[in-house]
Amino acid sequence: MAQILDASAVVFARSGFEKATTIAIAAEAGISPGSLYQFFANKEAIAQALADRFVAQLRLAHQEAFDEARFTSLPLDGLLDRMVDPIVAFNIANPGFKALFARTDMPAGLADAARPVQAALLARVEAMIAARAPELPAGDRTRTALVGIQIFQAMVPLVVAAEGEERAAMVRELKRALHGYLADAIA
Amino acid sequence: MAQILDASAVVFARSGFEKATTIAIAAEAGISPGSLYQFFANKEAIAQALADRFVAQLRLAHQEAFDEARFTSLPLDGLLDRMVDPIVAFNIANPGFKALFARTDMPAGLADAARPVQAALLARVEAMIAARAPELPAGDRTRTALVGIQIFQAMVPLVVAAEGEERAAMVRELKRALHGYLADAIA
Amino acid sequence: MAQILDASAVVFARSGFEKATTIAIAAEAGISPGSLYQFFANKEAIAQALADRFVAQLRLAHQEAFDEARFTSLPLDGLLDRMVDPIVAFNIANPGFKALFARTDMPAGLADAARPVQAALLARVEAMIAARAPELPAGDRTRTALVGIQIFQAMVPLVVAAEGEERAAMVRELKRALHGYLADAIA
Amino acid sequence: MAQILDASAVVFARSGFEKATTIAIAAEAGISPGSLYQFFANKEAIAQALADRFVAQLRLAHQEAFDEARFTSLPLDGLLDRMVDPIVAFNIANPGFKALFARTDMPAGLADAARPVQAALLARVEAMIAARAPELPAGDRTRTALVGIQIFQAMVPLVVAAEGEERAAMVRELKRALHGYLADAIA
DNA sequence: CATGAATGAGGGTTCATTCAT
DNA sequence: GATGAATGAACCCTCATTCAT
Repeated sequence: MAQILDASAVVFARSGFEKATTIAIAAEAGISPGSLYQFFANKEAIAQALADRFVAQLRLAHQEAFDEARFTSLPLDGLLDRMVDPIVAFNIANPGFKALFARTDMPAGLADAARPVQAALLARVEAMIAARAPELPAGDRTRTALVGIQIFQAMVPLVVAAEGEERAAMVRELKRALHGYLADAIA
Repeated sequence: MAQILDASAVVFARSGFEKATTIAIAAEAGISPGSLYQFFANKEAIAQALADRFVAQLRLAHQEAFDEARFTSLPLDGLLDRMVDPIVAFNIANPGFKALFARTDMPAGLADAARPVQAALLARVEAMIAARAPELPAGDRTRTALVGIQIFQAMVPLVVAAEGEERAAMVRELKRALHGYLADAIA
Repeated sequence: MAQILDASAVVFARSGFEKATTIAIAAEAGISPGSLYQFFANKEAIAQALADRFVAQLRLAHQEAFDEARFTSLPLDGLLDRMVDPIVAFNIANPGFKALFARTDMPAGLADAARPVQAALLARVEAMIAARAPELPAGDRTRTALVGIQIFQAMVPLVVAAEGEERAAMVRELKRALHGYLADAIA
Repeated sequence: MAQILDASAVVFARSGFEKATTIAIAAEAGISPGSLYQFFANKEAIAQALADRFVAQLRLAHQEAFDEARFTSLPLDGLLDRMVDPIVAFNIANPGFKALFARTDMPAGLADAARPVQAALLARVEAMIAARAPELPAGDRTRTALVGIQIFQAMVPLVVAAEGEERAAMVRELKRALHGYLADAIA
């Protein structure tokens, strides 16, 4: 039920995964606690499903950015714009996303849920790097992608927490950080 | 009681802040749960005190790196070595540190505890930036320091999780990321 | 609805009365949980109705055995064969029966449901005893019938659990036990 | 804690194992639900411990009866008196005992707890049979012991439920049943 | 001052039952 | 009449915190 996932996103955003209670999610969704379990086996499964939905939504929102045709035709700056802006926008629009994924310690139940998201992102970034630096060994390519994603994830809370002009400035810094790192790593 | 803080660091490292139980901390410290509360008002206060101790320890370990005399005399590479290496070493030596601080979602109690650490670090990095780019407006300087620290924190789990040569490679990437960002931001 | 009772017998046999869920019964019956309550007021009522049906089926299966004309014309051995064999066969054919009746601790709802079965059996056994030992006071007769039934019920799980030759041996022991008791009690 | 086991015996006797709630046990014991778990891992463990205590108590109460020297020196009647009376007395004094052991369908958690009791009883009865009928094959001996115990267990509720003279009558019938079965089976 | 058993609110989850469709 | 999602009380269990000893 989309309404439950919406509610869980709100509650996860507000309280984090472990502090979020099924009662709070149910209340936010306007249903009873028992009803949660008609759709999801347990709290973990809710997070899983929410993660899956995020993956799908993100794939859509991110589609154009990852038009592979542009991986080499665009200057790095332009490419970063296309990659970063939609994910930043997605994070701002979906506060629950960060609560589930932008964390360094994954509770058992979440680690499984988060893996697909991270794997999807990783694959895209790796593809991009491969296109621009074909001679880079696979190990280095993966590591570079991993580091790039990590930098990105780390910046998300700073961007989301900021507002107005400060947020725009943070996005600029984020791009600058990625540009600085990738220009050096890929060159 | 240092012994309690040692124990809490171990348990936080093992279980994370929210999953850590006061009973586990007491057991690890070899005392009774009740005794915990003779020294600390609650679980949060333990994290606070542990944070404070980390700040002090880190200050020592980091002392030399922040010998301000070298802020301008050293090339950026050398400066980064002096700043990054001790903190990386500190993180590897103190797994509890990362459990408390390298997280993007701070439970209420931890946010307060983490602030002093971050403030201390921020001050140092700001001072370094000020020395190397005196003309940078204060707002930009703070933001640049914040971003640099954030990148650093994000990389810590990657570095700590890796081992041997892969860890060394991760440290190189971390420095490359910081170098790329700061060279651009400060110049 | 016979189909519901069939399903409940299966589920009671599989899970026992208290662990059986109405959803499982409905699923087994191929209907929705709600439909259960169009035919039965509650879970207890299902057990009641199943019990009633068991009584009726048992009466049929047991008919010939209780041909009263033979109560006195047959030796005790032959009579026991006629009484025991069909009930044993019935228990083997209807695993749900034992789940409801062969238990020493009756939950409130089941006690009521079981009473008719026991009453029907009791009446028959009492009649048999009365025929063979007319001079036995009514109180003793009832008690003797009760004990005989209890012995029988206690043996059912042993018989049903056994297989092949061991089951046949258990049936022999059951008859031996009943014979030993009744020969003494009635004589 | 003996007080918890006492309370659990009371509650198990009143409600049976599955209907018994930890809250009820705690209330009966005059403690809080949480305290239960300082001594027992879960509801099952309480039943286990209660079972173990019953085994120990029963062993004591039953000691003299199973003085092996008397297995052959006594007439069957006298032997049955010595075996049956203490267990009947024990069952009357400990209503919780029957709630845990005198049942034909054992929930997973209880089966493990009940096994030792049944095994202990079985061993004793087998030893008795072996003493009186040494030529009986081992398989028959076990089966005979099993059936004897089953008859006994089945009668316990009848005996316990009865009162005064009726209870005495029930005990007589129980012994008569055992005597009838064993005299025949052993001879 | 240390202890550790006791607390009890609150967590996730189940399931007999209801009722709008 | 049939449905099956919705209900919500009640279950078992956890754990930060307290307090009599």
